[in-house]
Amino acid sequence: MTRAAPERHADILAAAGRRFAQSGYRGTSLQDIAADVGCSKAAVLYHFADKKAILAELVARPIDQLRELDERIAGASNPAEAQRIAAEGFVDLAVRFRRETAFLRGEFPGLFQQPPFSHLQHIPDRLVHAFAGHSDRPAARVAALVILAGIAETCGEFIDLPEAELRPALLVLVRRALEPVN
Amino acid sequence: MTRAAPERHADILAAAGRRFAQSGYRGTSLQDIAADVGCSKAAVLYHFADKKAILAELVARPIDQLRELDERIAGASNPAEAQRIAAEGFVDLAVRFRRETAFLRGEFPGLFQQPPFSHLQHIPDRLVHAFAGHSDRPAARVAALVILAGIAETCGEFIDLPEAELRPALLVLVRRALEPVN
DNA sequence: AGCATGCCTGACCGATCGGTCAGATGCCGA
DNA sequence: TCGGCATCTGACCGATCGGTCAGGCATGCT
Repeated sequence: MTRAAPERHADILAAAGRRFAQSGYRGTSLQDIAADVGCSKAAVLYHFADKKAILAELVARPIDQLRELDERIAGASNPAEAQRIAAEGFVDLAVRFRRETAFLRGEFPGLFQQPPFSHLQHIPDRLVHAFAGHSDRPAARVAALVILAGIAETCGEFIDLPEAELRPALLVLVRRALEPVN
Repeated sequence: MTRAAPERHADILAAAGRRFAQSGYRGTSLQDIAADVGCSKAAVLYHFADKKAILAELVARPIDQLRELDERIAGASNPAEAQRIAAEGFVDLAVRFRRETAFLRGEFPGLFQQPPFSHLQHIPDRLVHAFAGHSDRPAARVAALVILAGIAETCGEFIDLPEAELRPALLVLVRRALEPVN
């Protein structure tokens, strides 16, 4: 059954996203995707140059979402509003980001140090500031990025700090989180 | 070149661990492992029943390490000592655990809800208590497990709580971590 | 009606995978 | 010295992979 190109394109992306998230990139065959979409493997390769191209288009989306959040914060009417947007959007983004990109971590180590993901190290300056106030304490920045990326520094993702500096920061973070309420 | 069985066994495990961490399980062939060890693919399959058996033996180790930490805490001479061991060991274990099992997450989603990993939900009771004091606040427990597993709850790993309850706990955790020092 | 174009198919290709097997090699005790 | 066992090898197998290709079938324009 023939469909218009944009719809097929979107269908393939959606099916691939589900499959990749469930079975990983290498664990998903073009045949799997084609079966979900309801077409032949060759049809999938008619809409995408190769398997890598599907992945590339998929992984570009979290970057866009982070930029959108950044823009929403930039457009906030006052600092309190910005902080509220940042706090909720940050956690929400972290949760979604982790879930949607989990399959990449095992199969493509180092991917997050390369573009476009490496931009994540620099983009969220305003976002971190809105969230952590204007504190320039490294611990606040580390903590924010830790939450964003999900203790990602343990894999050396995003945070460009030697492990000797990261461990104490992480320890402070944990101790704080566990302090009893006053 | 022939080697004694225990040494070969260990060599293969070590090589496989490095390869899996770098390229994932499916991204590593038995040929890759054999080449690193310096023997034939068939020799690898002489020491291990199949590829899965290598993985199974590898992933059993973090579980052992967690049990060792638990035992060290149990053997502490006083609560302060126990807390010190827990705090440092906890972060260290989390970092190593994340690094050594990162390749599993994308390729085997749901693995951490199954034995032996699912035991991690129950084993660290003493560990969490030593770390968080004797607080029974759910937030403290969640925070401890979050650090242990690296925001793992975002993938639904380990922490058996509906997302509706996890999000606020995570938000509290972030806000606390970013509070200015008094 | 004829033709071009967009979308798609089934058949096929070479490469690589995990795993098997018969036999070679080396060592060690009888 | 000989036989048996542990260790290992190269050749081979069927399955699956990503990707290619020639052609089919609509649709819409001329």
